[in-house]
Amino acid sequence: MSSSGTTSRGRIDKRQAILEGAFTVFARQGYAQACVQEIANEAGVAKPTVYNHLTDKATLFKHAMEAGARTALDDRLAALEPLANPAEDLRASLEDVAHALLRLHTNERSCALRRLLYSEVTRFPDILDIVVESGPDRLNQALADRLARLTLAGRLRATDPDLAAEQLMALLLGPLEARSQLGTRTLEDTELREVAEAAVRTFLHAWGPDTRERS
Amino acid sequence: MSSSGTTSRGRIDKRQAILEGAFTVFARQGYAQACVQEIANEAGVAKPTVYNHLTDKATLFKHAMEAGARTALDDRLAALEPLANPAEDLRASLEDVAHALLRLHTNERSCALRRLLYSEVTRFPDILDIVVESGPDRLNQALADRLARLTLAGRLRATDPDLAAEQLMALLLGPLEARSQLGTRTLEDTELREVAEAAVRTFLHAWGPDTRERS
DNA sequence: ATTAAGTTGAACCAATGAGTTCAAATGACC
DNA sequence: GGTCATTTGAACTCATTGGTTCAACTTAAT
Repeated sequence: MSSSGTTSRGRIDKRQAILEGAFTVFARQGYAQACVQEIANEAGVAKPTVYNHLTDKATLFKHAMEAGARTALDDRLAALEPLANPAEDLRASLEDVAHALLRLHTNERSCALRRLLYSEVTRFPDILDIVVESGPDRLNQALADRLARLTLAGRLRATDPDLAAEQLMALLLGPLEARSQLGTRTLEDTELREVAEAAVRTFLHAWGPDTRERS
Repeated sequence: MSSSGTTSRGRIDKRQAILEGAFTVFARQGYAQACVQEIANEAGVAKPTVYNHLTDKATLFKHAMEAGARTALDDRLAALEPLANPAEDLRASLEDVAHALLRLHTNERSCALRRLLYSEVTRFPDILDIVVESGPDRLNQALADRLARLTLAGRLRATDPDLAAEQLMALLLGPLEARSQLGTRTLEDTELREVAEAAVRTFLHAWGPDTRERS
């Protein structure tokens, strides 16, 4: 690995650059309108090199989407981390995590990824397994785990953590679609905060501990 | 207009057929992959006729989208109607309306429309005004109106009907995205019922009248 | 019957873009 | 310095497709 490690160093770098550039161009133009030459330019590489690493425009697309989705998922999972040991103020912790999720969900790359996913899901059914199943599903599951812990600790009365996670995510992300005009308008940070607060408020109304919550 | 009325009868029919066929083909292939010849075939019409009625592929697309979106919105608004004078059992009424909305939201044409919208919104920013603003926005507003009435009648304690409507819609539609695999899997009617019930339950927890609701 | 509007099919043009070929250049490793 | 894998740029092939043209045809109104 030592010798071939340095030898393939250039290779692996080129491949990374190609996938990176491919995602950028696909995000900007859509699958059909994106041309391979432009991807090569974006990656600072010659056209035959692209075909050397990735046989097809189609497989190029799939790998670029897979890479983009993986990093997006990693970011989201990391944002969930603070819920492992929440502060004394549960509401504040939830709001912070919610806000972080909204920030991630509304950034440029996430919106582009979602757009590409929606538009090409019928022509590339296999990216669905990689991206969706390993995307929202895994995120939901991770969130459900956290909520289950919180329930055991007596800080929530969620009877079904999976359902609770699903609905919390819905309350967070649902309002974004309309407000951000399907991701074309960038939302102010204060507006994200607003949505996060409202979602957590409603969530705690329904799933929170059995106190006399006032509106 | 009486004479030209019958004369243009054929014209208007052709135009309708073209828009209809265009939506079908765009839904199946996406904007870029759809070719005008195929649209003409689908509409049972010659290619120059298409260009005779609609100058461009682009304007053809816009008009097809607009028509598709308009009927989709009309259906949804009609489904909201029963909330005007709800039965004695508010929960049941909400669940029925919710279920109807979910059915409309998951049918073939709606999914295709959403897909096309997401994929082409960057290349056709003007369809956004027609479709989005006159889509979810108007639906939200209509729902908020109903909820406001219910609040005045003392059957809800929604302080902000707009927010309540937004969150109810989020609770309804959010879970669909993951469950239907972005609209590629068709959902059983019982699963839709399940989602509707869960959404209404949580909604009433948070916004319902001030009773001792049990889980 | 005549006219006029609209439709049809087929052929045509021009542009675009995927994928390939190849000789020259690069650069790491011995 | 020599060797080998990889990269590069440019030219090339070939299929697709948007949009046009045109002469023949339908159809309804006068």
